[in-house]
Amino acid sequence: MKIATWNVNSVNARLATVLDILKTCAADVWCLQEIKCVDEKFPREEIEALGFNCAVFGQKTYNGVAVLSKFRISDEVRHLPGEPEDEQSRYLEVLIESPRPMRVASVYLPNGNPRPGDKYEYKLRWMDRLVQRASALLETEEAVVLAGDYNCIPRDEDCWDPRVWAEDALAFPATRERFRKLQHLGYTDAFMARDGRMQKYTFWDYQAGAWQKDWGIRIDHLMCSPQAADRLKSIAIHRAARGMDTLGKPSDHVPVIGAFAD
DNA sequence: ATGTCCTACACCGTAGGA
Repeated sequence: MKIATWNVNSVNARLATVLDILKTCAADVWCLQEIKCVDEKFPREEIEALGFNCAVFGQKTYNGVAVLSKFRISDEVRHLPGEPEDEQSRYLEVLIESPRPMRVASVYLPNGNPRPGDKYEYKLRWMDRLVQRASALLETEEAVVLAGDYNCIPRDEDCWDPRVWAEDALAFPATRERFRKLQHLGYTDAFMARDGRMQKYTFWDYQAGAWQKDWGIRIDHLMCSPQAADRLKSIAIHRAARGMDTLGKPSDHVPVIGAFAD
């Protein structure tokens, strides 16, 4: 089965492109981020017509995550535990009832800029909460995939010019340290396990011709529990999606798709 | 790595993300 993550940058502004990619990429599970709409505005009918069940945790204007699945969905968890006053829709975890079930979460980490500041402090707290949740999930010994926009450039090799990003919230040492905590717990970055090449990007800014110049960064990740990593066969970054403009403007992120043994 | 560009919302500009 294939599990994909994609920050769509508004599911409604991008609907024709989203439907086209859902059809052509043939993933069984999609973790979407930045749907930028409340649950009632999610294009449920159009997506269900393609054979997906939808779990949606929306928010007006900002954020919002969803999981689409060809298999039945149960056991939804909205929000990361640990900060009840957090009103931003950034985490949706579900059980995918495939023949060998998988627990899958759509994850949208805060950007964290400007740093230092309140937004960066929120990002670090959010990452700490994610590590806590990831740790608790390990105890179930389930196959778990935490897939999403981590707003973290894990290595200097994952960006065009490390000097440009050194002080940015996406690459600052405290950000990378928390990302590594996930790895030290036992979560595998699917890309690193099956590819690992430098300068393989998942995001190119809309500004300054970043796409044309290949000024990109790798910030969208599938993090796999040991039981999920055992089943990981391959990883693909759908780079061509960044240049697709026939159905409208592309998202600034592209899908990352992992293939797992059934 | 900046040549701002993009989105939503609401009012034709502003806020916010990246």
